[in-house]
Amino acid sequence: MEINFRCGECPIRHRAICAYCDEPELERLDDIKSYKAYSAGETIVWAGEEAPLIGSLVSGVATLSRSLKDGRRQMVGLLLPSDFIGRPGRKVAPYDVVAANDVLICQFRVNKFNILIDDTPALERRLLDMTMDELDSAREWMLLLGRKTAREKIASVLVIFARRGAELQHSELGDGLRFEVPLTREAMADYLGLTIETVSRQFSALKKSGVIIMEDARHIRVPDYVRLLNEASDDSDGGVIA
Amino acid sequence: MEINFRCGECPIRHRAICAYCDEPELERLDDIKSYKAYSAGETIVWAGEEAPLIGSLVSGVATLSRSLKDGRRQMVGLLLPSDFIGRPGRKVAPYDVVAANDVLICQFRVNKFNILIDDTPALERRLLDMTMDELDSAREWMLLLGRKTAREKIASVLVIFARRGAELQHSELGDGLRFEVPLTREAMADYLGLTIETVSRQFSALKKSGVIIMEDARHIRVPDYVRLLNEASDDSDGGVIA
DNA sequence: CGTTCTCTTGACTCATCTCAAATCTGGTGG
DNA sequence: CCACCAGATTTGAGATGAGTCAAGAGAACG
Repeated sequence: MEINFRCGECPIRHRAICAYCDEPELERLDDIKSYKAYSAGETIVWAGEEAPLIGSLVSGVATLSRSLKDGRRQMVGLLLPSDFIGRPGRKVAPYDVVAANDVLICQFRVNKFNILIDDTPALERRLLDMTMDELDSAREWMLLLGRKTAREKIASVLVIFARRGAELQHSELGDGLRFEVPLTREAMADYLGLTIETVSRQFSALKKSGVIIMEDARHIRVPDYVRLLNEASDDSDGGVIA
Repeated sequence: MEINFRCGECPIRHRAICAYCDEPELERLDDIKSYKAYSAGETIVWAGEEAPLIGSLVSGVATLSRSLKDGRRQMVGLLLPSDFIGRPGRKVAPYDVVAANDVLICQFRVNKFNILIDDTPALERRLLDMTMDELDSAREWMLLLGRKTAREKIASVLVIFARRGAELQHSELGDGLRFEVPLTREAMADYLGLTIETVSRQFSALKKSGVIIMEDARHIRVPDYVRLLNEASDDSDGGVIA
């Protein structure tokens, strides 16, 4: 199956690396891009790989992770549609990129992209903004990894999934919302720095407390959104925002 | 005490935000900068503060941290000389910046800097590179926070301090090296997602195992550097590097 | 309708935290 | 120079949250 559409019709056009580009710039991107589909579980980039892929996640969810020699594994990023993959000019990939779902990626030809970005300020500027946003999220995640309890960690990912769900359905965040859990228990464990068993137990505990209702292992309803937020202990005060 | 020197003589000239600037650009920076000293323990930027400082750390060590409402605290970054402080265009600081030592900062006038960076590609490009490096470190740290044991965590910071020490003295990393611990036990605990007591216990344990020799609480000698590296379980394989 | 994978649950262990007290250190004033 | 104090660090004893090991229940798939 040959997927292809012009940048102008791209669903992530205004949020991805190309967001600040004008028409002529888009055309140059069009020339060096191609769409590639990966199926759930597939590894898109292997840590250690040379001249790894550069591109944008168009749809689906992918994970960025890193392992210790003995196999302990930590997810270091969650890639959602419009997120950028790769670092221009980098020779070796430092992380595994794995498709959590079926995923569609807008890939750029590595060498061409590296050249293009050097004389396209709109690309460079967008990449800077996106990288800074990612740095903020990474730091937010450090707080979660270092200081939150297992229960708070689970509540925190659920908030993330709830936001993503509301966005996908163009619905409001609020009571009674329903969303999908796009990761396996194992992926969540890697994300949260927990074991699979602890993840499962905390889901059960939140269910028992009435914070969530589990339709099945992958579908959640939240009767009281504020309560979920509280369970996550997210400090609303020192509020991030640009 | 009025500190001041021209950018050309600056000790961090070739590693800071100004690294890619040419002479005329440096002069423009010179116009909007001033040096400010902060003493150990002083808070340089408060989370939530408006129009927070933008600048470069010239000397000393500072910490970047974030707290939960109930007071749990996690350090999300360690600032060493040449590191950049602040995000251009950001209205509210999301983190506390605290001087761990006596610190010297090259501060820029916020509004002027925000304008300058918009038409100085050398600045923007350098900021992009630095931000990407920080993102890599943040992710490395996520692995530590999520998956390393207390002992590995301590060994890992010690490696960082050892590197910094070797750099300061222009000496080689190797056996028998000696360095200073520039953070209190409390700051280390916040950095590593541990308690102060656990930090202290692990120092004692590493001492007992002969991995380190403690001259006093703040000065360490390492008879066998490779052994320390192993204790940190840093995977040398999927080696990072740009 | 077995096979396999994911998820849940139980029983037990252990690393790290909590609470508490002792020790060390540098600085201060006499 | 010394006694004393406040903060930093170490150490101990006990509590506990999360991990480990093991088994069973669902769900998806050929």
